[in-house]
Formats: sequence, structure tokens, C-alpha cells
Amino acid sequence: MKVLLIEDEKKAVQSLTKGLKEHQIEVDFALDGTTGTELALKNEYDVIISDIIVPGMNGFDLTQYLRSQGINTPVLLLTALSSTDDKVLGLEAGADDYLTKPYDFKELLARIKALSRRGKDTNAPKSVLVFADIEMNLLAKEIYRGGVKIELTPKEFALMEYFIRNQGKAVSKAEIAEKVWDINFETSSNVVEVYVNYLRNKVDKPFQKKLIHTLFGQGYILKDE
Amino acid sequence: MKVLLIEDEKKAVQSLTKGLKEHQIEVDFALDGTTGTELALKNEYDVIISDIIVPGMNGFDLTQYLRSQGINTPVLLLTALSSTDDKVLGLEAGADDYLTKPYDFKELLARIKALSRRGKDTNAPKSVLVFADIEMNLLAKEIYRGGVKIELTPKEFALMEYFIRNQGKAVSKAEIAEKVWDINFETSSNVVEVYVNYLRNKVDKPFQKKLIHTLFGQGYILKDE
DNA sequence: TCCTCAATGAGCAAAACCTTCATGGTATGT
DNA sequence: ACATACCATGAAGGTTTTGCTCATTGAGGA
Repeated sequence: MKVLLIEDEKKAVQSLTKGLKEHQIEVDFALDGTTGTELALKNEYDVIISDIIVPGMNGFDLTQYLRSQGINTPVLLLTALSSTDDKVLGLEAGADDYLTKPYDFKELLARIKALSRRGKDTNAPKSVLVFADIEMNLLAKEIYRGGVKIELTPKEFALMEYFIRNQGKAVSKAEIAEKVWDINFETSSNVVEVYVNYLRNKVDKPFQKKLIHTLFGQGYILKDE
Repeated sequence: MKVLLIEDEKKAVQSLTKGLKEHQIEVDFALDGTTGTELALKNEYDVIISDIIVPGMNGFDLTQYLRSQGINTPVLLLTALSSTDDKVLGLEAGADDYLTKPYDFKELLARIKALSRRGKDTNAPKSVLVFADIEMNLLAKEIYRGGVKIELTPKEFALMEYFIRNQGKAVSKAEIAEKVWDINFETSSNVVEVYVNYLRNKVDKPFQKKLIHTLFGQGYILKDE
């Protein structure tokens, strides 16, 4: 079990780290929100524990940001506040639990364990892929860009899914032909080009930013630039 | 076992309380909806029994309010009304059962026990499925849309049930054939299409909003749009 | 500039879908 | 037991949508 602790009071960090390690819990920590999110994006944690008020970014924004990046690690917020309004705000932002200072260490421990259990339960394969302002719902077979629904045919959808799953990575036409069409790319066909064109018409043309880029002689890449 | 009784007729309260206590059931009571909800929020009951018409708040609103507050205690509504519309409304608001006055005390007792049993088993299979303005009662094999009863044949009912259970999710014809017909989808048959057509005629055609959508090449989806 | 690779538009065949109809089976009521 | 109504299902015809090819135009790199 591994947790990320985001907290600016060094004393609290120290005592918590010590306490958690005694219970076989690995702890990474960050003293401000910015490095906290960086760590959260880079590594995989079972639970993220964050003070509501930390330099650089508060716990609410942090949670919201992580969720938007597809990080669904359970978040436990720590705070001195205890008004109902704040609880609502925190939970709404996607936090999973909430603990008011001063708190009992055992309670904290219990909640961490509960959250990590829940997190693993949610090992359902992701059903929504995200890239830039695109959301692709694999269950409903829907795709939205900037909140606008885009109608794709099954093949177009499959190709787009392949692009999103390989976002930021160059993919050759042979690769695409193999994975999406399941054919040993015969140079005689230009299906891939045709379908990339279809996708561009629907996914890129109506918008400002182009996301599907051609790498001359190498294939294509989905990139936000 | 402990129940909450919300009823403004003191006589009814008295006789019910007496009857229930004789069967080892503890009873709290409220003479109006407002104190009723307060009690419901403060204490834990096995079942809540409420008249539909009580001062301050009616049984429908009460049920809805409690659900919105995360109280999932089973609610049994008592009423002098017996029109279909009211039944539909009550169930929609999340009530779990319904009894029309004058009722047999033994029947009331039986239902209380049934509800309390169900309340404890959190993953008890639901007997009423809801989607958009559709309610499907699996026990009564009845289905209503917007308060209007729809007559379905057994196969149509089974198909509709499958759709509702997978609402918002694309389901392929092969999937449907397997789950609803229990056949290894032979392309030679078009039963699924035929039955989707039947369903549309009864469930969608007479109404404004279409709920059963075709995803070309991917199957069907039940969606509110 | 020239050659190669990529983008685009038109067109067509196949696949998927909707709808209606006929048939046989099952349940219901007399 | 019989007649009747209802239900489940495959078949056929027509319509819509998709997948793909081909030919042509446009762009990139040496």
C-alpha cells in the first residue's frame, strides 16, 4: 500500500509519515499542491491524502484537476474547517472522504484502508477515454469534442479509439491497418488515408485546434498542438 | 423492529400503534409530515409507514425528500386513493410499497415484515426498474410510460427489461440474442430486429421522446435524448 | 524541378436495418 | 375437444448507411 501525502506543515508530515510507516504503508509527500499533483500524475497511489489548504493549489482544485486528468485515485481531504458547506464542496469536487482536524490517527488509518479497498474494487476497465477536449464513451459509443457530440461510423470510431489510446505516439499506417482493420497492410489500399480524412472532417475541421497530425513518411500522431 | 408511523388521524394512529405493539413492533409516530421527516432523519427505522395525505407534506414529497437525504429506509404508503396514476407517482418517488384503505391489518403486518427484510439486504434485487418516464414492475409484469400502461408480450417485456438494465450502454444484437433469447446468434434470424420494432411501436411511437436508438453497425441503446 | 506520399471527391457494392407478412405453435375459453 | 385468439419466428422486399476502391489533385522533401 502506497499513499501520497500533501501537507505543508512539516511537523504533521513527519508524524503522519512515521505513524503510517509503522503500519506498513509507504508514504510519498509533497509540501505544496503543485509538486503534489506532479507526483500524483507520475506515480500510482492507493490513496491521496491532502490538506485542504496547501500552497500553490488547494485541495478542492487539486481533486478536480486530478479527475480531469483521468486519475481516479481516492482522495481524502484533511481540514480545520468543519462547516457543512465545505464538506459539500469537497465531495462535489470528487473527493471521496473528509476528515476534520484534530483527528484520531486510528480513524485516519481506517479511512485510508477503506478508501484503498474501494479504489481497487473500481478496477473496472475504463469506459471513458479522454484526450484534450475530447471525451469518448466506449460503452455508449459516443464521442464529444468541447461538449459537442460527433457522429462517427463504427470504423471511424474504432480508428479514433486507436488514436486516443496511442495519444502522443506516432502510429504508422501499417500499424493502424493491422490493429483497426486486422489486415496485413497491402500497399494497394489507401483505406487508412481515407478514414483519417473522414475523421479530420468530423473531429478537426469544425474546431480551432487540429489534433490529428501527419508525420510525413511515418504515419500519424494525435497531439495537442 | 422499529417503525415510524406518519398519520394525522389520531384514531388510526392509536389503533395501529396498539396492533403493532402486540406484535413486538416498536412504533414512533408523527401527526404531520414535517415532524415525520425530522424523526426519520434523526432515528433509524426498519420501515416508515406514511399516509399519503398528511399536513405539512404529502407522502410523495416526503419519500422523495428522504431519498434525497440518503435515507433508504423502505417506505410504505397508505392511502384512500387507488387510481393507477397515484400508484405510479408513489413508486416513482421511491416508495417501496403501497396499501389502499381500507386495508386488512394482517396484510399490513405482512408487508411491513417483507419490507424490513428487504431493507436489511442491501443488494436485494429491485422489483421496480426505472428509466426516464418508464417504470417497469418486474413482479407485476407491468410497464408504464408517463403514467400510461403499456401492454407487452412476454418476449417484448424481457427485451425491454434487458434494455432498461443496460440503459445508456450500447448492446449488440448478438448480445441481445444470447441474453434474451438464449441463442447463439444465427445470422439467419432477424428476431431481434422484429422485436425492437414491436417495442418501438408500443413504447416510443405513441410518445414524444424516442428512447430506443439504433447505433448503426453496433446495435441499440436506450437513451434519453 | 521532379518524384513520392498524402488528401480528397465520386461512385458503387455490400452490409445493416426496418417493416410487413405468412406460418406454426401455444394458450384460452367454451 | 374444438375453435379462437395470441404469440414467436423466419422470410422477403425495400431503404438507408457504410466500407472501400479508384482516379485525381495537392503537398513535401531531395
